[in-house]
Amino acid sequence: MPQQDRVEETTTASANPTGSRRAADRPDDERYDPKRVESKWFERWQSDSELYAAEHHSTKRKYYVLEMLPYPSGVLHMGHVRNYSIGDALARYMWMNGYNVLHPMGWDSFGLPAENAAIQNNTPPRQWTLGNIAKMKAQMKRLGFAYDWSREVTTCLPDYYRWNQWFFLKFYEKGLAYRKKSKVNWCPQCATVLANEQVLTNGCCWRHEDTPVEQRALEQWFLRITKYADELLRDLDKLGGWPEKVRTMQRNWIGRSEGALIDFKLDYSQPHTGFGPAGATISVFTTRVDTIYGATSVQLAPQHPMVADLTAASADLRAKVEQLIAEQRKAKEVGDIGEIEKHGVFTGRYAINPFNGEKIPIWVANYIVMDYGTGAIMSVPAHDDRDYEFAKKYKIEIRLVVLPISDDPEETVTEPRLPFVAHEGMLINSGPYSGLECAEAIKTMSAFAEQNGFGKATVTYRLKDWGISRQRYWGTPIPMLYCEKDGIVPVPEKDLPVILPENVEITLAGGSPLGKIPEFVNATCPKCGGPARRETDTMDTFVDSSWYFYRYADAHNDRAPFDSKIARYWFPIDQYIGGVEHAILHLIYSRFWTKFMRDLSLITNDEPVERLFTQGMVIKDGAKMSKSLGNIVSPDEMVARYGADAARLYSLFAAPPDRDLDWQDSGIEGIQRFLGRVFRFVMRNASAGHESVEMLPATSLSPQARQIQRKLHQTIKRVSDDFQGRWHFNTCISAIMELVNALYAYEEACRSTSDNGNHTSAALMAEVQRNLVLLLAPFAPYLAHELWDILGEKGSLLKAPWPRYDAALAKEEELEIPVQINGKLRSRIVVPADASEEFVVERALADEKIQAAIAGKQIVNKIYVPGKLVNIVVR
RNA sequence: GCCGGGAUGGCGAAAUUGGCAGACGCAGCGGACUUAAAAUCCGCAGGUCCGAAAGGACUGUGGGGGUUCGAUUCCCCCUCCCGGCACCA
Repeated sequence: MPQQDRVEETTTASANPTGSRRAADRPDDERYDPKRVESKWFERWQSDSELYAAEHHSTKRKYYVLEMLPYPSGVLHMGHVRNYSIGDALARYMWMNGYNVLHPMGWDSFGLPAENAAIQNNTPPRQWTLGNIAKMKAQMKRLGFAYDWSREVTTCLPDYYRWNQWFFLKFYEKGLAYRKKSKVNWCPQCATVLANEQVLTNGCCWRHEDTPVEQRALEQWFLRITKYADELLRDLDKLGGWPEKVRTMQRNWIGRSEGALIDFKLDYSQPHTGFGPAGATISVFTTRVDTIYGATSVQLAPQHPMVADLTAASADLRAKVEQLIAEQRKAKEVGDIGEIEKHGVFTGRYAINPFNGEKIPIWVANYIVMDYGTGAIMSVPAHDDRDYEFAKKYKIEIRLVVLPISDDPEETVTEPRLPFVAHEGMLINSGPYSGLECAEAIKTMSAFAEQNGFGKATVTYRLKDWGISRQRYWGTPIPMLYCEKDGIVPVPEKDLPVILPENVEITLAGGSPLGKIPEFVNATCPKCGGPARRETDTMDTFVDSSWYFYRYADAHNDRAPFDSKIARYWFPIDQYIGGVEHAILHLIYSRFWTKFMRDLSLITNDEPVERLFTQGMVIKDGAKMSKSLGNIVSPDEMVARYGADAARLYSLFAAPPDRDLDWQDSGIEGIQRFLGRVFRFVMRNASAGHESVEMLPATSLSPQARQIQRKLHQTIKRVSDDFQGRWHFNTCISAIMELVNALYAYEEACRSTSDNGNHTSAALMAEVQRNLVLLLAPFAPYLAHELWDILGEKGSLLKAPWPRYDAALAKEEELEIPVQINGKLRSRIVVPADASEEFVVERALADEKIQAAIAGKQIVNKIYVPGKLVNIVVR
């Protein structure tokens, strides 16, 4: 019942103007209204397009900070906000530290969603994409991100993608782009080919996680990334500024493996049909050629080209092989090829071990994959887990050829537990190689194979050449022509760009939409002048993002992708920031592209990115934000409710930037409270003392004022250190919060004593406020600019010098030293900061509590860590 | 299986070189202001136990062991969670 009364009272009270008049009477308590402040500054920043422009000719040190460019889906999500808040804070910090900062933004704007939207809404992809860009750009500006928009890159516009085409021609010229009919990954949903990198480990499409990828044979364009495989691997060691995690992922992806190719001749000594040409061989890849005397079968992948010949005689065999293929495909779909039951079938044929002339059976097995090595192995059951399992099942001979080496010759193991897979061992039963150690045997035996023409040492990679053809519309046209007379002919450089036509009917069926436009397809051969057919596939969108950051350096160049001199100034990128989901695809392609450009002498850097930072995801209620879970937090809504500063500051404060951030609305409310506290403090004290912002002599300050000065300098140090070294923005912000808390306590203290109005304190107040605003500037630019104005500062806050701390002023005069007995805290003593060890230990021992605790015990040791603690060891 | 990263109050987290565990914030509780509410300001707060209180004792950083005067931090073993790679020959 009382509650009901209260409701009525509330309603009547809200109509009563008395309360609001009273609030207005007290400007001290003016409420912080982010909407008012932010819209004021938003307007000012809008009208100055040069505000965040990087300098073209500068004597300052350069700093290139880059956030991964977004796909223009139409709306920013919180992950973007977090990513860009980190980059923006860094850019602003570096400006304040006197650098010439390049901080650009652009749009990765080709891709399938635009085509899907076209089908669903009957909107042309270009219109849909450019409309989305406009929306997202407005969101970014509202969030106050300091981008140099004069360098904006939009990858779907001809002034950008013509250089994709130009690069393609260069690749072709250097023999690094080639056309090949090959089995490719085909997603029936996307109706296009996918790169290996776009197929998930469960064999499904990266965009349609439930749709298994099919294999189709198509003519495709490939870029020879494998030419750089070794360098891409080796140079990972140079990337000290990259997360170990990303380097490891790339290492795994490249998957370098040293071994040998060995040719096994087919055995023709028995009757046969369909056994291939006389003298045919099966080439196997092995990392353990030293175990070849233990090989007791050859195993082929079911898709191996020789399988057809080997099984030609028997319909039954062919059916079994089909079964093995089906098993393998199914296992890939399920995602655990390592777990399937091993099956195989004996072909009835034999191969000859070139080392000992022995005839060994040829099998086809479902655990051999065609896309690694040669798709054929020599099976050594005694020294390989998988071969062992298989041999046990099918009763194939298991022959021991390596023994473990023991330090103690008495303890030589002659019957190791099988399979014995360690590389540290000594060969037995291996003809002339018996007695050698594995590593040496590998060298000797590879060399022997090479000398005798049946093998060689080699290296294989998991990394495959990059298939870039896509049978889609919304991408860069591949600048190639097919002439009946001259074959494949590149479009001459002067004819670039090959413009992507508009007004195209888009469906997901029936191959490339470009193929249906005669004006596009029909062209003239530049060599013979006869009719030619234009390539109708477009490029993978990862081409667009492989080099876009070079374009920022010289975004309007219409004679080259960019000027080499300018690129030399800005590259490598000092700091790149983005999601870890791009650790392999985008970042390995970008590294590849950089190495190619270096070989074209366009640039001099070997690597595009000096330091990489992968920020954590933004999650809600412990799960990734998604429409289906209904846990999406909208940046627009957050900005409307709490302001851009609060949204940005919270995304930096709630967790260290490399960890996942669990979004909590109550958390951002706390940040809003904090910003209000800062605002009100400055509103109350802004007029405190403009007369002096000089460093004050410590001696003229009251003890409370001196304490504030000390706290200020400690805070400057902490924020600078955490920003510079560790990138822990959360602790930067909590340090600023502590300073503000101390300022509130100081105000309180001034009110109760007569310190208020004291001249020196007033000057200190001005100094403190000025520095507080500077510290806040990289994180909460709107409020910081407003307060900078209120403090009467005239110069630009954007490039105002970052505050320096004075170590002498930051130093404590007295220290509270914990005193432990046997490592347990027993008391605390206060001593002068410069007290000697003798003094501190003496005072510790004199302490009442310590006296009581050590009474009757013998002191064994006294440990003093200067400025930190005293530990007294007693027995 | 291999590789990388994690595990700290009710929650997000902090502790930078082996030295006071829990800064800062959220949620909570108490107080001030207010007719009332909101807003704001001040204060309390890891857990258990003793005490009216002041205060004190014990315990505590996923689990077990070790090194050390002293371990969230270093070493060994184990559990669980997240991410990557994987019949890779």
